[in-house]
Amino acid sequence: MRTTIKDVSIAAGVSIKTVSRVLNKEKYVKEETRKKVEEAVAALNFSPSLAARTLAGRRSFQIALLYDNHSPYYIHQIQDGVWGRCREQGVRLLAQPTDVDSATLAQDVGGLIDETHVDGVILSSPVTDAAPVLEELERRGIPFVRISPGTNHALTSSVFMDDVQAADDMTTHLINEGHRRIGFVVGHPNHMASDQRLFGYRRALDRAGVPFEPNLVRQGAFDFASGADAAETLLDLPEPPSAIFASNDDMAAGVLAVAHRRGIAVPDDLSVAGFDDTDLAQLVWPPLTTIRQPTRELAYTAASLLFAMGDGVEHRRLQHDLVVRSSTARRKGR
Amino acid sequence: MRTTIKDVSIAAGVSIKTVSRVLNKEKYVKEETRKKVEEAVAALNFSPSLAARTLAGRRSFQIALLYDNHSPYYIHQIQDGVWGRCREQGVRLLAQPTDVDSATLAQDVGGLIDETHVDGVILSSPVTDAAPVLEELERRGIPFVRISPGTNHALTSSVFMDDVQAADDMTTHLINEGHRRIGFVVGHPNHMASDQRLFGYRRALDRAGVPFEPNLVRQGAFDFASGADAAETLLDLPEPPSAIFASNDDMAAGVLAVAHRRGIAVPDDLSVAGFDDTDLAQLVWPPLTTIRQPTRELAYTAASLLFAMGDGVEHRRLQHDLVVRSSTARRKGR
DNA sequence: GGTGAATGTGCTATCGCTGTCATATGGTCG
DNA sequence: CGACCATATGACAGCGATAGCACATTCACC
Repeated sequence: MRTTIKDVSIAAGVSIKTVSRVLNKEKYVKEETRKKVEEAVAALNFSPSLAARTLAGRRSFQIALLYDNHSPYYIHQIQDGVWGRCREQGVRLLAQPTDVDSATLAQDVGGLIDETHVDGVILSSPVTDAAPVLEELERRGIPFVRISPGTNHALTSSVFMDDVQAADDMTTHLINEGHRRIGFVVGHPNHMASDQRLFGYRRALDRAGVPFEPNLVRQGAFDFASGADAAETLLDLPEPPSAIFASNDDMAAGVLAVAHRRGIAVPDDLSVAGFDDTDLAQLVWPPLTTIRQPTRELAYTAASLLFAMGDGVEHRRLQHDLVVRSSTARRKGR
Repeated sequence: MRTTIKDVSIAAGVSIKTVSRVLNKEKYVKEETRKKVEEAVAALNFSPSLAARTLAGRRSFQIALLYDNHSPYYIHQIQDGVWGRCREQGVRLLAQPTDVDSATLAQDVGGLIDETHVDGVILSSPVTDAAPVLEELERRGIPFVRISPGTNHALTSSVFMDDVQAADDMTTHLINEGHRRIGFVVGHPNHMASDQRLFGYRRALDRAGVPFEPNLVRQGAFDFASGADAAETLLDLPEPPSAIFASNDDMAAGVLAVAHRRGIAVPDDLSVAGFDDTDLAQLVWPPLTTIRQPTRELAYTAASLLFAMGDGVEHRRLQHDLVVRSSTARRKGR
């Protein structure tokens, strides 16, 4: 037999409504009464039924995290960050994989919301820019926060970093190291960040007066294999690049693997740079020069903004860092 | 205003009980009636409230996955596998990080169950062997399934692979490649699999008549850094090993990094083997010889067994494979 | 044609909590 | 000292579904 609020109310000698007040930290409860109730709760080891609270009240004490990302490290950190904030708030987290290319996407999300009555939703890229999802959420008036969205959206909070500037920083760093022919591996086309990083790369080249060469830019998909493929074609060029900047760490690992296979010394003969500073960056050899994206913090902040949504919409930019490790070096020779 | 079962019943011209019957696929509903109801459900885009179903019924249509694992790749695959099966079943998944060393572990888990009324729980290692959790679950009579548990447990289903045999296979492979001094990096002490893999290593040595040398065995913790540390001390030995077998891929990556840093050629001067065949195994250079552990499948199967728990307890062993890649080779010289 | 079993449908209580409103008490102030 | 407000507590309805039972209807079989 489940312990219910009624058992607590009897043990504490008050009405269930008063127990409910204590549970919800409402005011107008005498300190002495509060204490009695709290003792009863502890003694009975009582945890209120979320189902009942959800059904009766306006809150469900649950939020959902929607993702569709193919980097396990990235989503792990995102989950972890959101989870950490939820824990503090006493809110359950429903982590939901989705498929942004699915025809039933809006329906799936709508169903999730109807079923679970979640109080809010956190979107991570690329779900951040899936129009059907945004429409569905708005139609229902569910508060939501976006992590690293590709487009602006005045109506809802977001947390992000400056992808353009970060890619610019990295490219500039490579230029400063004497590199002129810098290969670039673009991210997955679904992600707006891919465009932004490419833009930052071009901006840095322009500013430094290094001519942009389309040949040096290859499409990738944020995964190891596409990074490797891109590296193969880049290194097959008659005049191969002396540095390759991949739009994330997974692809940079692919580049590294190809270099190793071909016996090209990194960083002596080829500098390789990544993006994100996931754990992977330090699991490969040599450890990657990359952009530290504060992923966990972005996620944590996103949850904070969601819980504070009543206080208005906020767009918060978090700082990135250029992390120089040993996969890049000054250009040699020539 | 939320769409409720009542709206559906009106639209279909039947009682709410009949709608409920259709929703729950009960029998004794005329085919014609069923169709009418299904059409109404589709037309109204109705998804029943889980909160209400949970409160009124005996099922919550939710299960929990408890984990406390420090390999993002591993838990990602576990989540993915369980999630896949849940989706088929129309059941929501609550993925919950836990801390097996926490003093409040049992309470946390109990609270989770009381709050959410989950219908069942899946435990992944090392939560599989956390006594407080097992007791709590049994006390409440919640069905649960364990993925790769370290100890036997007749009362509940489990899925696992033969860690002893797998480690034996790998060690034997290395011996067959001419290696005699084989370093071994033990996994995290919390995980029973760590002992089993060590045991398999020893068993293979014994069978081949290779003397066991305690010096060649180092404690690790399933993470990159501990693998690197172990490698440092192993390679500092007066007579260093010609092969190192790490109990998982993350630690093997750590070994690789140290070898690279020291200019030791892999696999020419040192063979390195991992365990698990997570994505990481192919993200490092050279790609790791490892044991393919069917992680996603283990998780998927675990969920299947949970849903089939009414049909009795089952212990299912899944097949592992030795995957030979280029991080190991025949011993050279000497 | 009568009888019992199988099939099909609806009424109503109920799950455990929160929202709303009613009610009681004590303090402040003109 | 009465009016009013802030504080404190409880009674009761109702959230949206399922369970249990009552009540038709159909069918098979003697």
